[in-house]
Amino acid sequence: MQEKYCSWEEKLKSSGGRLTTPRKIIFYILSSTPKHLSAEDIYFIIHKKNPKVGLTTIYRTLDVLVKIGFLNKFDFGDGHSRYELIEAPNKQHHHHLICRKCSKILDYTDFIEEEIKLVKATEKALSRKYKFEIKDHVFQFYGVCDKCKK
Amino acid sequence: MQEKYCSWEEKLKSSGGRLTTPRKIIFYILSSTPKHLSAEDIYFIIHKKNPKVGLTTIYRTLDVLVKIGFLNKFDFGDGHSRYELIEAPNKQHHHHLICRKCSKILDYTDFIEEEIKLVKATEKALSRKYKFEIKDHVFQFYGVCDKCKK
DNA sequence: CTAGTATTGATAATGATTATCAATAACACT
DNA sequence: AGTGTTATTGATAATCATTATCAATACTAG
Ligand SMILES: [Mn+2]
Ligand SMILES: [Mn+2]
Ligand SMILES: [Zn+2]
Ligand SMILES: [Zn+2]
Repeated sequence: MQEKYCSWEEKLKSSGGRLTTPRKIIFYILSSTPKHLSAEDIYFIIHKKNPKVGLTTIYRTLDVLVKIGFLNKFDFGDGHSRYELIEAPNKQHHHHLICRKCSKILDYTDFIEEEIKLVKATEKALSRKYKFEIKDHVFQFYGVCDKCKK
Repeated sequence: MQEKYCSWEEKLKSSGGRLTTPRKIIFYILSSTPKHLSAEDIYFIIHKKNPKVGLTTIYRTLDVLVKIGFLNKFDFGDGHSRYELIEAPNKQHHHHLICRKCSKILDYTDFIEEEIKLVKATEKALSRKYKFEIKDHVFQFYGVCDKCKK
């Protein structure tokens, strides 16, 4: 029952995928930023050094990374899907504060302990009651950031 | 400092809006269902009895209702924004379970007491720490529903 | 090195949501 | 009830993020 931890490269290959140059670049970009990048964000970053990589490939690679469980896909309501690696240096389980005016996104980890307790209990109860197998959750707070309050 | 409760009609008018036939129909449809309707869902429902009402009007009305604070807009990841009245008969503050396979959405109210406590504490702490004025929140659990487990 | 096939990238297509704008309908005021 | 002002409507076209297509390319097992 013990899952073996493995790198995204291993997971990719073990699922029949190939380790290609665009995929390595895209993963590297994702692992080098604390931001929540959109496909287009990544496209512009890549384009400076690797103008050949197309936007389509970026969308496809993001899908792959989400599918093998190394990437989270978020909708913060600004019209672009945004992505963030699940496991990364200096990154732990966290949630988001989103400014409704400027779309700034803030990671926070306050109350994560309490939250995890609540989530565990909720997952257990909901699984039993609704026969729903819960895989993950998204908590987001919306409001107005410091600067946008004027 | 006491907010006066008022109906959506009052709120609409007090903000300079007009109480029109399409708006009344759309509100009525929203208040008569426990489902989470998309603009297109509403369009098809309306179309049977009022074929004149256009899809554009539906999008605009939904925006208005969100803006005056009577309607929640959700993204459950199926490519359509979905809407649910905030105040409605037989409806209380709740969150959602979403099936990743069939997109079924389930309202749940379990642990709402504990959750409200956590939310209150979180809001207070985050407001102080990040100078972020929190207006609302979205909690969602994702997984696989009973039927989709086969 | 080679065969087999997953992946790429240029391009076109899709589809939900928005913008435009002339025609219409609320409504405040007689 | 009638009128003038102006918010709203609805038909239509436009936008724009994301997907589908498909021939060319590049991984990788053997
Ligand atoms: Mn984050
Ligand atoms: Mn609901
Ligand atoms: Zn802001
Ligand atoms: Zn399901």
